[in-house]
Amino acid sequence: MPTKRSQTPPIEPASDAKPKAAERIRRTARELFYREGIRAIGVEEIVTRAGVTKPSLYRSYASKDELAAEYLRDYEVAFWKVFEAGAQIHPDDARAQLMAYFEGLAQRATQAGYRGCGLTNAVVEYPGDEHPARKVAEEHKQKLRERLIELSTAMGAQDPALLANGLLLLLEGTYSSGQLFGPHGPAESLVKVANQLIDASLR
Amino acid sequence: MPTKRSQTPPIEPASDAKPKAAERIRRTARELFYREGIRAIGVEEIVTRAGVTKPSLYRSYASKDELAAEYLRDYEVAFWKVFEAGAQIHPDDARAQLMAYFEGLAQRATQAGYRGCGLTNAVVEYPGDEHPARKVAEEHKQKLRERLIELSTAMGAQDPALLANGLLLLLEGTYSSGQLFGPHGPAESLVKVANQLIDASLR
DNA sequence: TGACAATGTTACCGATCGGTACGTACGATT
DNA sequence: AATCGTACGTACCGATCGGTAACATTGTCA
Repeated sequence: MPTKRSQTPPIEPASDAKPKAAERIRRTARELFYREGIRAIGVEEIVTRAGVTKPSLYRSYASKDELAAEYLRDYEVAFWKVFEAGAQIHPDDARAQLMAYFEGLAQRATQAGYRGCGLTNAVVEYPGDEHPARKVAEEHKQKLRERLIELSTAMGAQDPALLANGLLLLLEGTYSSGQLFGPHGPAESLVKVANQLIDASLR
Repeated sequence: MPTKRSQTPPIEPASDAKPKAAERIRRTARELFYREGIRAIGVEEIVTRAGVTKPSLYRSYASKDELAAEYLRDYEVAFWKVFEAGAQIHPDDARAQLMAYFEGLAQRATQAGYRGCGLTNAVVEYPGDEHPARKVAEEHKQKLRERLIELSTAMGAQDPALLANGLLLLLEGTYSSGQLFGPHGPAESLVKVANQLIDASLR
């Protein structure tokens, strides 16, 4: 549905500046979807908590499924920001960059109430591949895998694809384990284990 | 072949022998809950597919939540059967026993349509800790962790708890990755990576 | 000021959710 | 024959699901 626009562009460089209600819905949905799960949260609760009403939601988002997909797109943006944050501090050290993310993740994943990766969770909630949210998640994980291969190559791994696979298993395992076990779950050991694996991969 | 059906079952210990309808419900629920997720399946669909009616379900199970918990208890029994199957073939080799499970898992997790671990999925579906299904899952994961520590000790790991944590991360990562990636996901590398990790843990 | 489009609100839709009151078919006991 | 316990089905409940039609309000321009 293309909407007419470009009539009020003086401030806000982003041409499609979201109206207030849509943005509140977006933020509320993001928090509730992540914390409680997508299926567990009805649109009624979203709009109530956002202080708006349902038609406001459906004017900005075609359906709940699309809102969920949008939530995951936002989630992905936030993910990459955190993931690549280490590149600023360690510009030429792929290993240090990766471990910076791992250290932060290990801390988060051993906090009470940790809910894992929103993208992974969405795939668990929607097994059929027809759901728009699932596509966002699957494409993201492919990108993540490719990025890990890049980093593994930069680290000098003998078999970068193999190391990337191993790191990915540890990552996803941390997301799950963080939810399954309490504050003293196996995610505590993520950094040590990852270092062992990287050492072994370098020979 | 007798013309008339025989009378009350002489075998089957009296205590609480399940009637026919309850067992069909149980099996149907197990398949649907695992394949589609618990929240995605309504009781109506379960009883329809099982060829029974709702009151039959509620006579044997207090609620859908309880049926879900029962499904996970069955799932756990099946899990341990597979997990400990390697002990028959390799009675005195903890490493070989564990790797036998890992090899089978890696194969399953790289099949199209793989759905991961039913227990882990249930925790993702029910973040709040009040749900009976979640308790079953959490207790199971604790047992699994303890078992992995036992096996790590038997393998002669320098730090058995650390190795167990690493193996658990790989396991959970395989469950997730099997769903996230297709047939050529990182679960393909599970065996190699696990071997690297075990080697490193033995020093 | 007046016109217009964008946004917000009230009230409602059919479908489905988990769950249940109540009647019935049937074999065993007396 | 009368009765009882068991197992099952018919028909329905209120609540909630995702989604929408119709109307009121607002801000921004001419």
